[in-house]
Amino acid sequence: MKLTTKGRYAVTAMMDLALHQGSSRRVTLKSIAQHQMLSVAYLELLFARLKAKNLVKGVRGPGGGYSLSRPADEISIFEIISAVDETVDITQCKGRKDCQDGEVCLTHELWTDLSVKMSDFLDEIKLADIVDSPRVREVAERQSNRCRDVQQIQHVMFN
Amino acid sequence: MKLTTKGRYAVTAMMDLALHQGSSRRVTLKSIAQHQMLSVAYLELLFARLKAKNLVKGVRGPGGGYSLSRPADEISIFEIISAVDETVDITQCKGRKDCQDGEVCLTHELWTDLSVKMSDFLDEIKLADIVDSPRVREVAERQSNRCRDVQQIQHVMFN
DNA sequence: ATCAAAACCAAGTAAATTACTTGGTAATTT
DNA sequence: AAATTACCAAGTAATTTACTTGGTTTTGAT
Repeated sequence: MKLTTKGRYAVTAMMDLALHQGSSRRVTLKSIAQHQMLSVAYLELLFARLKAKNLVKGVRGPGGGYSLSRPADEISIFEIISAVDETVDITQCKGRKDCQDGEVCLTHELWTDLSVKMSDFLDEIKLADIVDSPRVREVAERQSNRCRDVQQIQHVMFN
Repeated sequence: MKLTTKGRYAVTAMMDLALHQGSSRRVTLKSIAQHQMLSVAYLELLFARLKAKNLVKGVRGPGGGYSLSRPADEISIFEIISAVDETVDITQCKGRKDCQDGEVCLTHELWTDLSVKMSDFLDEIKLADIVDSPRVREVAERQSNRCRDVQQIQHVMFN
């Protein structure tokens, strides 16, 4: 269990998809990149992993973009994070499960216990749990309006 | 809330202290370094932060070392992790709490909600909770014997 | 048919963080 | 006095993060 900005980007991007899920419109990496202040290419790498773990599906061409490949209440935060942050190294005593004369070392076990607790915790929190609160829906409404406005302005200014 | 190998090193090192707390013996960075396969100097940096947050106290000179500055049931995992991993950046809209026309951006809020949940979870897990299980005590017993053996062997071999 | 918008792909680079190294000083026990 | 330990600073190598460039494929719209 590891948790860095990479995992955060993935989770917030997935939130973006979940929020736009109802309107049957796909979400482009471009829009996420603008929203999150990231480059499209970097998001592409993250979404390649999300896709490999079957969390999103992409559609090419104009009007294309990404959407969740499963309902938001069936996707856990843990799945998202572990898709991109890939549960690394665990401990020093890597491949061989035994260190110090055939016994699993103590700190290894203790950390693993804790790590499992954290994973279980985040595996019980689904994307829908975070996105479905009424307050959030309200904000989302306002945001998406504002977002459209911003995009129109940008379109006028830069195209 | 961030969680990397740095946090893991800190937590496992604190477990080491907690396990040796009863025997009134201090734990040297050297022994932790050997146990965790890390350099002493790197541990020094971590312990400087743990000390700054008043989680450990150090005693100099021969027979010196580190010990917990509070009982293990009053030190949470969250405290340890945030002492060394220092809760970074949060989101793109850093200092100014408002982005997109005076409104807090949605993904920012959602991630913060989740982050708080994780922090609360790890703040309720105390060092003692992990170290005090009977199984662990048993393993610790064996380990500390084995550890002593290893140290004796190393002493004979290298000194 | 052509064009533009999007996903998809590969390979390299800059920046940041992680982990280490070196070379010390200060306190404390034996 | 000597050895052992914490404590400190500054630099470096390795890894990871985030980006850049330059493509290709697919697909909807004109």
